[in-house]
Amino acid sequence: MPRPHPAKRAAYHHGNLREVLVETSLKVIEKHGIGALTLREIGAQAGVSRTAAYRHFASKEDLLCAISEAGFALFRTEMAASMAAVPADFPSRLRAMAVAYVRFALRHQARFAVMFDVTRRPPIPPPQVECVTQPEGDLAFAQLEGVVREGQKNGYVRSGETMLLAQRVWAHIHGVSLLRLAVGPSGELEEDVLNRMTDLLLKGLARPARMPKK
Amino acid sequence: MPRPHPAKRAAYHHGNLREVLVETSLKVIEKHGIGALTLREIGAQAGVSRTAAYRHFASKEDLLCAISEAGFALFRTEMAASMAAVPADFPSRLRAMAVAYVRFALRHQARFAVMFDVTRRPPIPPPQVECVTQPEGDLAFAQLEGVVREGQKNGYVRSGETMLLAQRVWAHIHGVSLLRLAVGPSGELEEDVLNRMTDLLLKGLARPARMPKK
DNA sequence: GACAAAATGTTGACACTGTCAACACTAAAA
DNA sequence: TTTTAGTGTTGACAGTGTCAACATTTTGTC
Repeated sequence: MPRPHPAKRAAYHHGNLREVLVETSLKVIEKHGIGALTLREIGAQAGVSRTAAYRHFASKEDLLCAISEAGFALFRTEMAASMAAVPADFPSRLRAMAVAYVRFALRHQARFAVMFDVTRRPPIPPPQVECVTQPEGDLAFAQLEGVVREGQKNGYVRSGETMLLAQRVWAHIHGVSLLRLAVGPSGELEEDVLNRMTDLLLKGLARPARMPKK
Repeated sequence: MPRPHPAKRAAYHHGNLREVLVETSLKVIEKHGIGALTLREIGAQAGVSRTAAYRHFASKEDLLCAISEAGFALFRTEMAASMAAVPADFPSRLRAMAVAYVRFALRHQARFAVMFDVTRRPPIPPPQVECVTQPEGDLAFAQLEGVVREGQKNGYVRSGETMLLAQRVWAHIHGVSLLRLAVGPSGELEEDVLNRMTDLLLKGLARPARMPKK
């Protein structure tokens, strides 16, 4: 394990090229889009040669997977922080999560684009995604599922079908995010619009209006 | 305007290369994904040389835009047909639209991927999308907005904020579609899951429970 | 019908890409 | 110190989108 002296910075050996390459890639994507992401450009921006990335990633695809993985980690972190900064009742948490989700999509467009890039996915029926992203994506979904489960425990969400309801919530938030990115107005997030949409979602999650239907 | 005899098929002049190129592209995308789409491959599959596409499209990007445009047209057609084959009440139509939407995403993965490909979009704040896709995308959204407006007229949807509610509906359906594609199980559409999710959506769109709040 | 003009398809060439093999340098292990 | 594995560089190659120049066909006009 070559762990150089933390303070020492040789000219030849970079020290932490791997992370630098990821961040550099994100900057390039932010400025010119995923399509313009080039190993040569990444190397140039990082002050390193064009094939240096191959000592840390098996391929360009592998680099993108690493970006995606790190993105999902940050994604979870930001949503968790957003929920922690808010009262513990379900509506507050759900709203916080929705805001954090869409805000993530808008602020970290580069990460978000890589994370949900359909282009890099194999077509037709994917036997299973083999990208390292998968477990991180599952964790993110599990987090969301936990919020829904808590909402059920506290009576804000009708009980049963937790999985279905969680998918419902994710679909809502994710759809809003993508629409903002794809066809929505540019600029900052209009929080009140988002809040009103989330209120609608909340209403849809509530327990049915006391109608046993037995 | 060179319009060759409909029946005659010369060897040199193809006749309707433009449409053939679009369909060929879709086949290639279906088989190998967008990333593998190559002008040379398209030409080969269409039995034509590698640069023939440049007589019909300004660039590869332009070809993709044409695919997207045609995709949105088919998209509208299928949703309209699906709604026409169902009773005219709002819940039925909404459900039909949701099913048609997701089914389109699953059946025409290639088209869908091109239509909502984030990769080809300029990053950060897009001043405005200049792709020809835009008007077609607007039409599709207008169609959806019409359904919501009708739901309002018939009392199934709370009045006011039509735009917001329509975005809400689109976000839901689109989110479901993308999740199916990105992380969902492969295979056919489990219609009852989708229906239950749509019922939740319906409930959220209903008028508030008589609470003037004046 | 003859013929010019426009449309359509082809080939050659170029800069650029991802990737690999061979080499150079540096740090850790012996 | 010497070895060895890790890390970065250069050269090369096939494959890409695109343009310019050329070839062939169709269309429109006298």
